[in-house]
Amino acid sequence: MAKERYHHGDLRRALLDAAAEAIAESGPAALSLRDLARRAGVSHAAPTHHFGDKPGLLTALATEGFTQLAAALTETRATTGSFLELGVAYVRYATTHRAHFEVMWRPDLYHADDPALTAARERAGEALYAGVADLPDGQGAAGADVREAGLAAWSLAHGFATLWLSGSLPQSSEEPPDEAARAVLRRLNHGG
Amino acid sequence: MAKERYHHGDLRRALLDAAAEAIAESGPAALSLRDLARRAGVSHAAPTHHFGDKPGLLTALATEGFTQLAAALTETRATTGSFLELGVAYVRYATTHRAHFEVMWRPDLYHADDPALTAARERAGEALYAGVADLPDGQGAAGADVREAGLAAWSLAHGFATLWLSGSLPQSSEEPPDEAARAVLRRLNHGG
DNA sequence: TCGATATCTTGTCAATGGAAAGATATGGTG
DNA sequence: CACCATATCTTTCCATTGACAAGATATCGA
Repeated sequence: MAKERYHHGDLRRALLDAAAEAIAESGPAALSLRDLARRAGVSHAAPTHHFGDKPGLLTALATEGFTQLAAALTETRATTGSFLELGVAYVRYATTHRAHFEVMWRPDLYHADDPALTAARERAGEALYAGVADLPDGQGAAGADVREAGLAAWSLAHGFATLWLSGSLPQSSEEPPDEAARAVLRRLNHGG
Repeated sequence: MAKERYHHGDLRRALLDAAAEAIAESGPAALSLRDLARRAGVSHAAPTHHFGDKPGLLTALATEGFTQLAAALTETRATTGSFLELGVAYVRYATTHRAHFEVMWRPDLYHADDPALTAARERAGEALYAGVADLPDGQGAAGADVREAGLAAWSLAHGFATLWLSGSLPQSSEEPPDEAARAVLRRLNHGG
C-alpha cells in the first residue's frame, strides 16, 4: 500500500483510476500508457503485465463501466419503479462517469469479444429492458413492442447523454444534465 | 492529376478521402497521417502543408461533415416538409458517412474553435431547428417549446445513429438503419 | 524571363506501444 | 524455516508516429 515499494499494492486499480481521470480530462484519444505509469509511479512497462496492451486496459475500463451502469439501472428500477427515472439514471451515469461511458461505446478501442466485457454488457442491456417491460399494457409495452419501446427510450437517453458530453448542447452549463434529460424524456410516448 | 508527378494535383481532397476511408475501416483512433500519405503516394510530411497537424485534418473533415449534414437536412425539409423525415435523414447521413459523423462529435480530436468549423456547425444546427419550427401549434412546437422539442428529436435521432454505428443494436444487420429509425422516431410526441 | 510563392521531399527528433529479458517480492509446500 | 514457483515490476531495445526544419521542385504573376 505504501509508496516506494517494489510492489505497488494495487497497481491495477490505480491504473484504472488514472485512466478514468486522464480520459475525463483529455478524451480517450490522448490516453498514454506511459503517462498512466508515471501517474502511478511505476515503470512504463508495468501496465502491460496487468492489461496486456492498451486495448486491454480499455477493455477493463469498459467492463467496469457496464457493470456500474447495470447496477445503477437496477437500483433505480427497484427504488423508483419509474420508466422515466430509468432514462434519467442512464444520463446521470453517463455524465458522472464520463470516462467509462465514452469508452464503453467505442468498441474499436478495446477487445469487444472479451468474455467478461460481453457478459457485463448483456447485464446492462437486461437491466435496461427489464425497466421497459415493467410498463403496463396499453402504454405500448406489450409483447414484441417492448423491444421498440426500449430502443426508443435507450436512443433518447443515449443521444442526450452523448450530445451533452460532446459539449454540443448550449445549455450544458446552465442546468444539471439529468434534470434537463427528464424534460426531454417526458416527450416520449408511454413515458411515466 | 496524373500520378508520379511532383505536384499531386489535389492532394488535399485525396487525403480527406483517404482519411474517411481509413476511419470507416478502423475508427478515428487508429488514423495515421503517415498512412494517409502512403495511400496518396506522397511523402510523410506532405499532409502537414495542407492541414498543419493531425487535428487540423480532422477539423477539415468535421467541417465537411457539418456542411454535408446541413445540406441533407435542408434538402429533406424542402422536399418532404416532414418533421419525422428530418430525423430519418439525420440517421441516414450518419450511417452513410460514418467517418465524417464520428469525427464531428469528438471535439477533442480537432480544433473546435476553428471559424469555418463553427460556422458549418451552426448552419447544421439551424437546418435542424428550422424543421422543428415548421411544426404547427398544438403539437407542442410553440415559442420556447421549440427548443425542447428540437432537443428531444435531435437526441433521439443522434442516439439511434450512434448506437447503430457502435454496433450496439442487435438488429443492425437485418434492417436498413433509416427504416428502423423511422419506427423509433414515431414514438416521439408531436411527430409526423 | 524571372522572381515570389505554393507544393512536396528529405532528414531529424522526442514520445509512444510493445516485446524481451532480467530483478525483486510474494506465497505455497516441504 | 528453507526453498522454489509464480506474480509483479524494471530495464533495455525497436518500429512507428507526429511534428519540425531545411531544401528541392513546380506553378503563377509581373
